[in-house]
Amino acid sequence: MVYRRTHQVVKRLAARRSAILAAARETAAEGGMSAVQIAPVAIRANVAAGTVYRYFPSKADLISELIAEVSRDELAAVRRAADAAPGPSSALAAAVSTVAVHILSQRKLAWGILAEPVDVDVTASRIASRREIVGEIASRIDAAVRAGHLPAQDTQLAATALLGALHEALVGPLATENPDDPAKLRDTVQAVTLLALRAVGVMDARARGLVVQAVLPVRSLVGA
Amino acid sequence: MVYRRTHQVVKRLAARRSAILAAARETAAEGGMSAVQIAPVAIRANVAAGTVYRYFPSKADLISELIAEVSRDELAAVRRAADAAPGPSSALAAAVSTVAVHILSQRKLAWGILAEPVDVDVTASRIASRREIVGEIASRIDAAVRAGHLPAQDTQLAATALLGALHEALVGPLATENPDDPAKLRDTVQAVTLLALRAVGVMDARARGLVVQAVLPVRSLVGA
DNA sequence: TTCCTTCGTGAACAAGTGTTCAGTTCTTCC
DNA sequence: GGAAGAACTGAACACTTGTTCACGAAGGAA
Repeated sequence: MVYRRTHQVVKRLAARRSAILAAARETAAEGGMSAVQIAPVAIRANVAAGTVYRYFPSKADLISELIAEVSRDELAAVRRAADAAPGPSSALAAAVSTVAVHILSQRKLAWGILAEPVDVDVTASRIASRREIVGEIASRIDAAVRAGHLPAQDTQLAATALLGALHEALVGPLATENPDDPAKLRDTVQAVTLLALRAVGVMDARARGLVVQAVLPVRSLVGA
Repeated sequence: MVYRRTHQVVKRLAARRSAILAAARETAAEGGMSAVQIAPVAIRANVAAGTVYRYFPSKADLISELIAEVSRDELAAVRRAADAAPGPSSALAAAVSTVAVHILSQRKLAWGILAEPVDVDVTASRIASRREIVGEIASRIDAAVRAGHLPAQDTQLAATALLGALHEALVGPLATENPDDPAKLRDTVQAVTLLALRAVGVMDARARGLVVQAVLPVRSLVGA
């Protein structure tokens, strides 16, 4: 009479759900959000189109969850990098350069998550995604301000501007095409980090020092 | 036998073309790019849907031209403001604050031109649009660098980052909702201009002075 | 084994919009 | 005034994709 999911089934269902999300993520990383259509994602996940709807009510939900997932990873990476820094200014530098590195190493995904046209409405999760990262950066700026390293300012606005600057400079249509050269990548990350630090009021000389320190630990990531 | 367009007809045709473009622009300003659909635009321009196709080969062409037009106006305004400034640093400040004011006073249009999802491919004209504004800002940064007011840097990258910062901070989904208060608007323009100037290396104290000067002449525009 | 429930399938459906085109109206020229 | 060409109309078409659903397969209880 009563049908209960056995442990094995529960596991299989969870695995399938993850597979669909993973397929969506891979698809987005390769072809941007526009490539994330139900049919291709289903094929990639080895299920039928209809099956996707057993796990996600709609495409919007699927993409929203994808955005949330990527955002979570991103936030964790930024926190990790910033927390490992010796002081508030270094933490800010680390946070910014981490974002920069991540954007650069997964351009299409980043563009898709943040700004690429999608046919369904994912505004809410995009806003949430931004809010998380912006909030994190804002609190790092705040800490630096409180430590007396930066002038008082609207940290929320500043963090938003920083994110926009990183984004446009690194994945925007005007960003240099595919600089595969690791050294070139590092230079770019350093350049935008320097701009960001100066923007919030770090003096030029000090900013240069912070940038070099901040970029060192993430160098390896650039290759990834 | 030979049918030749009389002067009057030529004029009428040109007027109609302009009317369609104007209708598209108004529609975009009110409802964003997503609202720019053939049928509504045609109605607004007092023509039939089919007529639009006598003037523009496709929706993509219509929107591309719209983007180009707005971009032209924007560039002219920036040039005017910058050229009227007394020195290279003031010119840069004027250029940046002009862009900021324009974005703020026509948010939906700005968002639509630069970044809003569109169902047709307008990447090319968007890139061109960005390139114009970025180029202008980059040359102003260049001038300031040459004058010894700023440290040497990748001016193209810096200008791109500045545009992204302005954009995200002013029209991005996280931008404060409709600050109708003119004083608030002015403060926001000043804040982002300050961030931008510092980002390229203007010292904090000097930047604050430049910002105040630059925002004065455009105050009236904020109300518009 | 048998019956019931859940899961999976994929072809068909639905809906929104850009685009076309046969017919109509207007303009030019003899 | 009338013939010929251009411009205009708007309803029908086309095409893309997200979504549904009737049917079959698989899993769990008895």
